[in-house]
Amino acid sequence: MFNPLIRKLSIASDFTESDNRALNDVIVEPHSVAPKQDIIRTGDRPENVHLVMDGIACRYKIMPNGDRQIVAFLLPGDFCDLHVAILGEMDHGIATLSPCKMIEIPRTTINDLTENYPRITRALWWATLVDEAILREWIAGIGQRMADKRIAHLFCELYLRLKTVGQTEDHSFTLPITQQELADALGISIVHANRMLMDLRTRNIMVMRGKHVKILNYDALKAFAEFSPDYLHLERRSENGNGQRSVSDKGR
Amino acid sequence: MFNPLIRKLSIASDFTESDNRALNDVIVEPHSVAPKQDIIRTGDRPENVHLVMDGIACRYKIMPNGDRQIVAFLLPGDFCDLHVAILGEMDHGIATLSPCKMIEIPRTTINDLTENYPRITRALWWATLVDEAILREWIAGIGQRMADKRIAHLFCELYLRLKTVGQTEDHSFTLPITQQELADALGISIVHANRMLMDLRTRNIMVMRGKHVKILNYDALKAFAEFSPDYLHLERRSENGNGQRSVSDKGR
DNA sequence: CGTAACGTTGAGCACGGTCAAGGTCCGTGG
DNA sequence: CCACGGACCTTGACCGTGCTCAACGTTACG
Repeated sequence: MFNPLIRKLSIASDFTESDNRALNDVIVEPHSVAPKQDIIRTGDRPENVHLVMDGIACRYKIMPNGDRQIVAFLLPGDFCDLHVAILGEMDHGIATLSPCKMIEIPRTTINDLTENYPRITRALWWATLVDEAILREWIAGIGQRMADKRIAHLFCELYLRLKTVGQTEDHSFTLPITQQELADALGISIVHANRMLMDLRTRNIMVMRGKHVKILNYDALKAFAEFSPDYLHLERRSENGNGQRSVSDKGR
Repeated sequence: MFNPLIRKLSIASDFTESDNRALNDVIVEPHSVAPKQDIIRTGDRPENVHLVMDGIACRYKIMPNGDRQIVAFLLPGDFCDLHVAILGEMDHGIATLSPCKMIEIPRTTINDLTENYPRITRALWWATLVDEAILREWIAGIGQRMADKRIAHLFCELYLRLKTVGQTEDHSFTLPITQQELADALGISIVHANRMLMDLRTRNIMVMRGKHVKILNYDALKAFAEFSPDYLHLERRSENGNGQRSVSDKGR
């Protein structure tokens, strides 16, 4: 079976055959979840670890007035709650946006992996750190970017993230979310989200129609969003802390 | 020597004498850093782990137009870069805001701790997960809250975080940051930050004058900010997934 | 083929940004 | 000791991004 998890984690570690076998053993038959279903709610103490295999889910917080802020999109290969056992209660909820295929992994399996497979452990670490880096970038985006650039930036991010798990074709991909959900992720109103999407469409930069996203001019989108993919850490890091930097590169 | 690190981590684990000794050994004589100095810059690959012992630092991102977004405040007991070695390059910078006392811990020491002290390892895990939870709450705040409530919410958070490391007196604390830095953290302009602070002052809720913050009416501040401290995970979690929740508490 | 969810568009307005000026505080040097 | 300068705080006026309300169009699905 095709495995977005292995595909994603391979960025962080060179897996051995034994690693791959261990990871494949984790991937049992996924179960389907309907769209817009809660997987985990605020205050829960989940027993198993949830892994998205197909579809799109999100982390979200509900504000006292009922408004929702989506704080992360969970794509195939993403864990929903790898480490929450340490924290205790969930401080946010997780819900599907589209129909999803999910796998529940017993915590004991995770413990086994982290005790016996150092390369996998390192890759899991890497994944959680990338999640954190994405959170920081979202803060910067919501705090500083205008709404139109915020949208453009998010689509650059989603494009690259989907591409690493093989869910893109050319510069098109399926994104089964509504404009309301997009707005909730970006901290803007649905009306404004719609207008800014129309704008990007009119300027022949990208089109989001229904569930299908087509980036018409990726360079223009990147330039407009002032997008730099560094924070996604998709480049294989060099092993010993002195990679691409030239010695003379003191400034910066 | 008083140790904000131990004080903070004790929330997550019951340390043994041996744990405490190991942690105390880490705390060598800190060195002083002047305010507004970069500790780590974007693109760096830090060798040692940096720990704040006194003063306030921040994580920040610089946008292409020069605007700055502060994505985290680093208080005494907070690590700056516990795990970046796994990621490779820093995707953000870290700088002092006030004069700080910092400790640099060799990565080998961290490795030793995580290999030989399971309770410390768990506590370090807990600390990084709390950092992540704070990032999520900031996204929700910047995305959904009005500027005045955003300020109030941040002060509730800082109050509690400083309290856990013994840096508060009654409802007062020292916060050596400027209004510009506050604005950069909240994603608002300095002018607006100033006006909203005046507002909170006028309403006898809290006062920030220079480096001193005094919460005049904590209940009013909490209510106004709609602040719930859950995301800070300051309560000792119960050991086996079924703590305070009553069995009949199905909803929610 | 009807209905509900989703998308689109317009009008008016408010939160908060920008620009600009003046005030206060504090450290430094004459 | 006082003068100066720089960093920080405060306030006013104006304006723009983006919100709210409201209506209408479109798509999907039972």
